[in-house]
Amino acid sequence: MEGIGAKAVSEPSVRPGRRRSTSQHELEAVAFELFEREGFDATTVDAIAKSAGIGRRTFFRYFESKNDVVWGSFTEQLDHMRERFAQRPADEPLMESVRAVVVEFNRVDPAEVPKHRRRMELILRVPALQAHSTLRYGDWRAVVAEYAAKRLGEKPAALRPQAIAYAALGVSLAAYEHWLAETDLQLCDVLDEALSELARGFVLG
Amino acid sequence: MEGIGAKAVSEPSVRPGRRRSTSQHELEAVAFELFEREGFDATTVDAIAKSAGIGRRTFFRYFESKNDVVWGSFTEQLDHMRERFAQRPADEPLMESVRAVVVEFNRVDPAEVPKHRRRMELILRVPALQAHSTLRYGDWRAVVAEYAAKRLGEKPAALRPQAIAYAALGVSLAAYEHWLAETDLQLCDVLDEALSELARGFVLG
DNA sequence: GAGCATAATGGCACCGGGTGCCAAATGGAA
DNA sequence: TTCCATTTGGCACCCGGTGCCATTATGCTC
Repeated sequence: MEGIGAKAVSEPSVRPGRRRSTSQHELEAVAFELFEREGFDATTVDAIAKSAGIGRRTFFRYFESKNDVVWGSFTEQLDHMRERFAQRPADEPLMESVRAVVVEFNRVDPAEVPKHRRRMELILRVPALQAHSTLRYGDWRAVVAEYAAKRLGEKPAALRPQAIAYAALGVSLAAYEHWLAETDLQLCDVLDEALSELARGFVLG
Repeated sequence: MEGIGAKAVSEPSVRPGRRRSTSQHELEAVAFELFEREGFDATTVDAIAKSAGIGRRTFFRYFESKNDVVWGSFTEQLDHMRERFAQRPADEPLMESVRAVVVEFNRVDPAEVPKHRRRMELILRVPALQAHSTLRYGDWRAVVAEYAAKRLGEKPAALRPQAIAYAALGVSLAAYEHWLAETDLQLCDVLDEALSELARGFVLG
């Protein structure tokens, strides 16, 4: 087992060597179960490992940290976001493209909404995960900044692309928090509203 | 020693009981020295405590965590920000008030700039501190959201105040990163530019 | 089927941040 | 001097995370 992320696409399905005894997916299920029952902080890695029938040491071969368990396939999904950006028409206003892509990026299968909600409750409300999230969001911002830079003819590291990426992330988080706080709201609607506000500089109605 | 933050203003200067053997300020100085020489991660709390001539256990009575050492008087400064907001004319456009206050909030005595720079380099570049910063920024956002809510006639927890606070924080961080990456830039200028961009929705320019 | 190369496992020892507990040290006041 | 309030710091402990390595499982070759 080399890296920890998703396995490369070109891995032969049959190889010599011992089979992996579990999967990120399975561990995630087991862990969420425990998080639900005991809370994130009160759930030790030992407990997750035991509950999944693996050694604690092995757990850390599937996830870099306990924090990372809740992120599912986030990193891989960022590729989808890049693709969506690539498909936006070049004559569309930049912030409009950002709005559209971010909203679509966060659209989840209705059946998955409850799970998504639990996941995001953890990420946005457990301090340890809240803190850790900053590191994950860095990749998200990089995708947005890269696109913004291309559209503006600037480098991704320049002020405006970075500011746009940071701001888009910020209002998205505000939208998520609002969605979590209320019941009966459509996440995409809230995101759309928040990103629209951003695009108009928070003025007018 | 009750809380860990700044002592309440009304503490009598002479009280019974053993004197405190050091101060947040002194520990900060000692710690920064070590962070500079060895790096943040390589500096253990043990080392800081030893270097300051106190016990490791005592360190945690002055700071909640090793991460908190780098934040100086951030929390107390938030009160100043609140005051600045209170002084803005009510007929000033909201985002203009935010821009003005945030820029002024981040104005530092020229003599303190190098120190501020080192501090922010740590916060923005060391992953552990980057992650932890989210929790500290939460208080910052609350101040902005509170003011925005008042101006908009909404609750602080509502979507728009939160989105504005998150977005203002975001573009400020972008400005900080840009300031750190370049030499010979005035922080306030960069912040002003970033927040102006935000106010106009990142169009024109 | 034996042996070999390959890969994952999981135990162990260790590190470092953080906490609860408590006896000892300090210093003002009666 | 005694008493009380307060801080100190050592100790044991918990937990996340890592380096190391012998063990185990598997496919392939002879």
